[in-house]
Amino acid sequence: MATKVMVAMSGGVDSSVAAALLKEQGYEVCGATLKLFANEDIGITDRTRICCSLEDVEDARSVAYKMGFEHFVFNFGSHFEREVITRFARGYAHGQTPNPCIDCNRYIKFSLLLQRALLLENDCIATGHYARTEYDAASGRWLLKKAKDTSKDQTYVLYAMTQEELAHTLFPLGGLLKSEVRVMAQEQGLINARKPDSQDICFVKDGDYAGFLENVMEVPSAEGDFIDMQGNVLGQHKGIIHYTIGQRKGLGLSFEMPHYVVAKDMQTNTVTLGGQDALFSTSLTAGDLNWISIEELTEPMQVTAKTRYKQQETSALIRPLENGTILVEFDQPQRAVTPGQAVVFYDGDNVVGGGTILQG
RNA sequence: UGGGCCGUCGUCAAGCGGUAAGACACAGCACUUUGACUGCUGCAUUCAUAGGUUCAAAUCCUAUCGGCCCAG
Repeated sequence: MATKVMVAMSGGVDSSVAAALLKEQGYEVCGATLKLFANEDIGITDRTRICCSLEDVEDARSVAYKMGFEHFVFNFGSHFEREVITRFARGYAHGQTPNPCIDCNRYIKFSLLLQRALLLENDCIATGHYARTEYDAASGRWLLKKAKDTSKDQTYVLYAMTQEELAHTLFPLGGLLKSEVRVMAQEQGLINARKPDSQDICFVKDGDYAGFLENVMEVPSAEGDFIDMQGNVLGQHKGIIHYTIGQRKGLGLSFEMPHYVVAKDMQTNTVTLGGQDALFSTSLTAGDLNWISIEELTEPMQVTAKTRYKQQETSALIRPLENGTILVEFDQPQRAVTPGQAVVFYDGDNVVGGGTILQG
């Protein structure tokens, strides 16, 4: 009997091609599009087109219809609000810089959607992510591996996947190049073949996340002082949530050299500014860890690591600390290590694991 | 009130008679399934104001306004 797979279809090219590929390969495919929020809930009253819009749902449905398989729309709005949007707001309220995409993958796609899929008697789910999975008989563990198209590799946002989730997930695009996917979409005559890649935070309009936090989520954010490394006041900031470590644009202050956000202090409501060289650090601590290629980190391990999505990995030594946190020591100083963001570890193409940065 | 200095883009700042450098800020675009970084492009027909000298002035002269310093 054919394996039943539910494909998470965003309405974009990638997931559409993923579905088409699985169908071709003989899987019994159905599609699912997630309704994650209503426009009114995120402060949009006009017909602005963003992620999860009606058009996206219809794109997905039309692709499914064309390929001849079932298509579901799941309303995960309340979960999305609780697990992703609220987390996002809380993170900023605490001076961190969260990554909502990772939370969405972790708490929605690979948990809630997977559960729903299994409930509907599917064997697994599939997404259009560029990544690969592989069962390693030697260790008895499921591995998450980088995509063939390294320029599109998305393992960074998938590091939180559990063994159970990996065992029930297919990434049909892992062995393809983005350019090949576009061509396949054209050949299949998919309506979204030329649709631009998604970007920016899906639930925030026009990239104005600070406005979203203040106006929709009502995160308090008072004006305060910009200070230099010595504590001298340099000017006024618009509220700490407007800034993240390493940020240069939007400070509105002019100096001989460009200045960057070096630190944020919620207690004093100050934002510390400094030159480029003040941003580098050689170590960080991380918590909320998830391990993939290993069961647990019990002793120091040499890995490569990256602290943001589009970044070249550098070698680092990770070692366990007390209470479930770890210390990451880089060979080369890293720029703008930011609390709240994820640090992901690799061993060649394998994702070793990752966690949330606690301190830079 | 005498004496001296200075007023060039939002900020800092070149220019010193030949037809407005640069940096920072800012904006747009590119990059990007987070926030950032980065890259590219744009950004003073005008040099405090008003006259004058000159073929030609931000650059010289005069006056006015504004700021600074020393002397009182």
